Order: sequence, then C-alpha cells, then structure tokens
Amino acid sequence: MNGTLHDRIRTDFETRILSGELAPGDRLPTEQALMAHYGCARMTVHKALSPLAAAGLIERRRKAGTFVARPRAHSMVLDIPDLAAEVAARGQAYAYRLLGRTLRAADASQSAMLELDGVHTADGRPLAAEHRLVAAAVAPGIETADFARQSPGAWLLAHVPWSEAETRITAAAATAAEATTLGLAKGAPLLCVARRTWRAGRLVTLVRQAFVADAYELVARFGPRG
Amino acid sequence: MNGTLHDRIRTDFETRILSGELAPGDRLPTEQALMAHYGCARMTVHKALSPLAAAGLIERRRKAGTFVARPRAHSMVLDIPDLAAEVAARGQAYAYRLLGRTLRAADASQSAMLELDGVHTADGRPLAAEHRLVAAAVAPGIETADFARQSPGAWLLAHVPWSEAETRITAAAATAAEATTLGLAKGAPLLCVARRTWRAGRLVTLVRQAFVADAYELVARFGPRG
DNA sequence: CAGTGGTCTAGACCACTGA
DNA sequence: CAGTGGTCTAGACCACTGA
Repeated sequence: MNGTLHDRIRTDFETRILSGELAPGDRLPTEQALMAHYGCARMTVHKALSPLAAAGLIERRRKAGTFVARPRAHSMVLDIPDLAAEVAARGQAYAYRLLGRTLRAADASQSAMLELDGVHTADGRPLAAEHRLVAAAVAPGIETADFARQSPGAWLLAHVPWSEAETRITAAAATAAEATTLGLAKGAPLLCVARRTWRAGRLVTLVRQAFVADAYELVARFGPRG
Repeated sequence: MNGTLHDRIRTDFETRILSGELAPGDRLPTEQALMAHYGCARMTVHKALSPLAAAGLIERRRKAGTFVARPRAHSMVLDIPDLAAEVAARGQAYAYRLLGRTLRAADASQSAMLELDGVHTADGRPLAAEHRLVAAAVAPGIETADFARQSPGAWLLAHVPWSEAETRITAAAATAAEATTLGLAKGAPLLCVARRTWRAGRLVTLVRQAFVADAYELVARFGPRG
C-alpha cells in the first residue's frame, strides 16, 4: 500500500469495489465504524473516501450512508495531444510547414481572426493537414510569431492558457485539395480532429486537423485514478 | 461562489490562474498567509489547494512554496461511450443485432474466449460493425446472455466492473466484408475504435468498432474541473 | 536549519434525509 | 428526530528541501 493512512483506506475500498467483492448498491461501513476499524480520526476516513465519491465509484448520502455506485455512462474527456512530442517519441523528425496566413479584419459579426493553413510532417512525409483560426485579441503576439520554429498549436499552448476545449473526432474521405496537400489519392480515408478551445469563456482557436489514416492513431487510456 | 469556504478559495485561484492574472511560475501565498487572508484554519486552505495540485494547475514543494504550473503536455483520457444512450439522445431508435457467436476453448496460450460479431443500428440503419472477444472466466454468465435485449458492451458494463481501458482511434477504408455489413461501398471511410479493457489486471474484453464515417463522431470535452 | 507543505487528531456544529 | 456525512477548527508532528 502507499505510505499514508488515507491512501491505504482509499486503496482498500478501491480494490474491493473493482474486484467485485463489493457490488453496486452495497453499503460501506459508516465513518464512525471505519474510525474504529482503522483506529484513526474521522477526517482521515473522510479524506480517503472523498476522492472515491468524486470519481463516481461510491455515492454518499447523509443519514443513509455510503454505497458502491452503479456503473454510469461515462462522459468522454480528451486532452490536447502534443504532436511534436508524439512524433519525436517514435523516433521521427517532426516539422510544421506553413502554407497560408491571412488576417481577417474584425467586422460586425466577429473580432479579428488570424487564419493559418499548414501541414505537419514526420520524417518529411505529410502526417496531417491543419486549418486554424485564432482570435487575435486573445493571443497577442501571434501576428508576428514565427511558425517555422514552432507550430501554431505549440505556440498557443505555450502562450495562451486555455481553460476549456471540445474535440470532435470523425473519419472522412480526402477531398481533392486535401489529397494534394497530403500526397494521397482523392477519397483516401482521413482521421479528422476538430477542436475548439476557450479561455475564460472567450474562444481562442478553432482547428481542424486531417490525419493520414494509416500514419496516425489516437490512443487514450482510462484508469480508476484518472 | 459556491457555498463552502474551501470551494471559494479554490475558485478564487482557479479564476486567477485561468484568466492569466497569475502566470506560470508565479508563487502563490503560503498556507499561513492564506489562513490570515481568509480567516480560516490551515486544513481549509489545504483542502482548497489540493485539488488544484491534483489537476496539475499548481505545483507544491515543501520549503519552496506553491507555484502556478507551466502548461504540460496532457495525456489523453477517454471514457467508454454508451452507444445506446447516445443514439437515444438524438432521438433515434437504437438496436444491436448479433451476427455471430463462437466459443473458443482454452488452450495453452490463452483462456476460453467468447467471440461475438454484431452490428449497432440507429433507426434501422447500420451505425457500426462490432467484433468482440470476451474472456469467459472474467465474465461469468456471458455465455448464456441474451444480446437481443442488450449489446455485449452494455451487458459487460452492467455485469463486470472494469478498472482500466485503452482506446485506439483510427480511420480506415471499409473492407469488402465491412462494406456488406454496413451497406457501404468498399473503400468508404470508417472511424475505427479499438478498445481493451482490464479488471484487476486481467483482460476482460477486446473490441473493435467500425463506425460509418458520416453517421458518427466522437465528441470529447475538457475543462479545468475535469 | 528554518520555512513550507503533508498528514493526522479530537473535537465541534451543521445540513440533510430517511425511519 | 436521530443517524449520517460535510465542513471547519486549532492545534501537533513530521518530511522535505532550499537558503
């Protein structure tokens, strides 16, 4: 077990729940009973069980007690991947090549947006086409940034803290333009990742990345410790 | 603000960090200083800041103090989606149709596995082809389960608690067999989701789902509160 | 070696909610 | 209305680590 007592208590119940020894709906001992069992203060028991409640493994109701939660439909959570690091991790040389850069002036409907087109490459071969819009007001300095050294995504990650993101993942057939950019036949399958990112409620960037299907995959892991 | 004091303290710093007022590397006040500022006990300050450290928004070092964390490469986390609920949520009728069921006896290299082939439909139209292997020993009862009422995935979610999962997301062109099952032309783009799920270190199920590209998308959200 | 965070105690009062 | 969990206090001792 881990060093601290609350870690041990938490791990005990985690193990008993995930092993099936404690089934959904089963009642856990009260905090009073656990104080006696582990010989500790109530705060320590509480500190052990709170993360399990936050993780949805148990449900706690005053007066009624603590129960093993019924499995729920998990909502999906996906973080922003770092393409350069992933390509480097598999021993390839990563590069971003800027293909187009347009500043759209502000108008009545929206504020000034920088439009960036480019391609991510691994060992010189196209990996993904990227089309991005960045809200200029939220990303001061982006108009003069040098994207030969750093992709727009990496620049934003380093300069603009984001607070919320939504990612949509789809598959699509390559259009003629995409096929040309990526060196594929028209209609070839692409893995498309579209992401919107906000900072304090204001849209920071919209990006659409189209990955060559057999050159890229998204891998995600989930465990009880998050 | 939320009701409790530790929620208020946590939200205060969350807001100041995400708004950029506190930049990466900035030092937060010590717990002593925060006790004085908020007029509360040290445990309350600690309870407020601990989740921010767990979420990676701040870093805490003894003697040195507490600092706003530098943006890090996020590892991807993806939960298991509930297809039936998602299809129902967009007002369509969900169904799973079993196409094949084979019990592979145990041999020297692996334990007994149940092999299940089927198709998920929305309003009668194919949504995804599914090929699944289930470790029979870890899922007692699955050999006699009725998959006309519940898909294998839903059955497993309800009967076998899982502790770890790995998901790989790719795009691919439909093979001839997939095209037939899904009513598509050969070569049509598919969104492929391959997932392995473990329970207490033992493999529970391997599943590969091939979604019709224009009928399905994965949507994932990320926010500071997880 | 002194400052800081990590853990834990032994209480207290309260909010909620099921019997 | 009594049992349970949620929050909070005012301390204590300790582990770590940078000056």
